[in-house]
Amino acid sequence: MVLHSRQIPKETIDRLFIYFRGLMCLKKEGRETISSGELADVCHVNASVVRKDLSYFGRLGTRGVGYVVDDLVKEIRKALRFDNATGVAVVGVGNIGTALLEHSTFESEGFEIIAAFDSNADKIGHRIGKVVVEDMADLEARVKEEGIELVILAVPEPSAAAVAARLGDAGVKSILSFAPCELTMPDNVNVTCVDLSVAMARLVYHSYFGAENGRGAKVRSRRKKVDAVE
Amino acid sequence: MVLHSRQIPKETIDRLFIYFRGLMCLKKEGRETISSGELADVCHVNASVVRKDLSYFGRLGTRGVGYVVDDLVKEIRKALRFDNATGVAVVGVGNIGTALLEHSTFESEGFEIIAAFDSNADKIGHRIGKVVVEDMADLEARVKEEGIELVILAVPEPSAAAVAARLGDAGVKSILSFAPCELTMPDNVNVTCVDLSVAMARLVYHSYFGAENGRGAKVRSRRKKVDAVE
DNA sequence: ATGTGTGAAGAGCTTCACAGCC
DNA sequence: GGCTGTGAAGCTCTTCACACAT
Repeated sequence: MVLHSRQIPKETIDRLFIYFRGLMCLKKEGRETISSGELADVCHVNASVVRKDLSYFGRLGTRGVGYVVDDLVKEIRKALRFDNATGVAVVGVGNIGTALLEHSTFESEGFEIIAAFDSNADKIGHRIGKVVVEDMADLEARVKEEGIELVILAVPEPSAAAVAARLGDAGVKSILSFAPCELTMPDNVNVTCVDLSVAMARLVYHSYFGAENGRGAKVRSRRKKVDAVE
Repeated sequence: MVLHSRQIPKETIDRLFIYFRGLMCLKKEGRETISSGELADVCHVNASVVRKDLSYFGRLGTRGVGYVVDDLVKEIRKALRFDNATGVAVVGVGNIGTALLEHSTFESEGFEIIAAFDSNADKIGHRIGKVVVEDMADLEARVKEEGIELVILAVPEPSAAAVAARLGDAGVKSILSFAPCELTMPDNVNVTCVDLSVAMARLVYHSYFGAENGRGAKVRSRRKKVDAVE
């Protein structure tokens, strides 16, 4: 693998979103500027981490003063590629799907659930949260129509692989899956699995040492490269 | 911070569990031995990573042959501190809690849900999955009685902090929280939040580069140290 | 022959420390 | 004085390559 699209640490990308969330909070409280130290406190990281992370995206602050909250929010949106709120579809309206539709806090965080699908006739047509559940049969058509690129997959495990394949064909670029199984997808689709077991295993391990240690890894991404030399 | 309890990378701990899951699968299929290369394939990592990870725990394999599946499983259980299946309680039996109780795949992965709590009288006393929902009022008493150390917190955000505090007082060591908020806990309690927004933000970012990049970080742990020099 | 175990090299991320600007 | 921006040092994890055991 060559062509490092940029030299920005993966960890920085993750934290960027944490900063984003913190800033949105502060903005609501009326804060207009903030120092790296304060933002660091809010996000539970080091001040130097904040400064280094932000520096990858240019000269964003003012020495002696700090960062203008609004400007920073704008820059982070740009960096994370969600200038416009990202439209998300929830596929599978079981317990998890319903929970997401009902108490989603995504709106305040740059994501908007714009559609939901299920194959159960009892659910189709009913409104949950802000959307009306649509027929899974229309999945491909609607995904293309709305230009949906990110999907939360919350169908029962047995159907997960098949549905994922359909999503891939329909042009979806990213899938956040709750199915506890490997989804083999073409290279142009990114899959991330919500993996509670890994998170729990780590908690158990660390509670033995009394110390909080983990950097916060709990999602499991599909890795392509397997012992390749290249 | 001094006193590194051991010199085992945090990432190794995470992968150890992935190996564990892969091995349980292979075991079911009747495999008795496996090479680092095969295990690496199953778990989507490099063969050298597997060998290095396992080497932290001693001379586990046989040169020229590979690893004995059963032995490896035993060793990993020991390393991860779950020789005995870890008992877990689900607190909050809403949509998410219900989903966990119903289709939990945890049993096959070393975790067992042994109790569930809710404050809703309509739910108390009803059986979901393998447990009967108990009254939240009995939380502390039951946690102590069963010696529960790991809890999945799935109550609505407004009550999350209060419930977390109660759990901490009751002696729970680790909390996996679905509440999208900071839980300020004493140092002896580990908290990890399931944070879908971070995972989605990363997916969006990476789908712009076409490449799958993330190592798989999706959970957000509380960090204690904040710009401390020490 | 085959596949593990491991020191050493390499890559990536974090921390430090301070120059530079307000 | 206060706070950012950033090279350099430090640290941690990964990759490499090969000795060694079976």
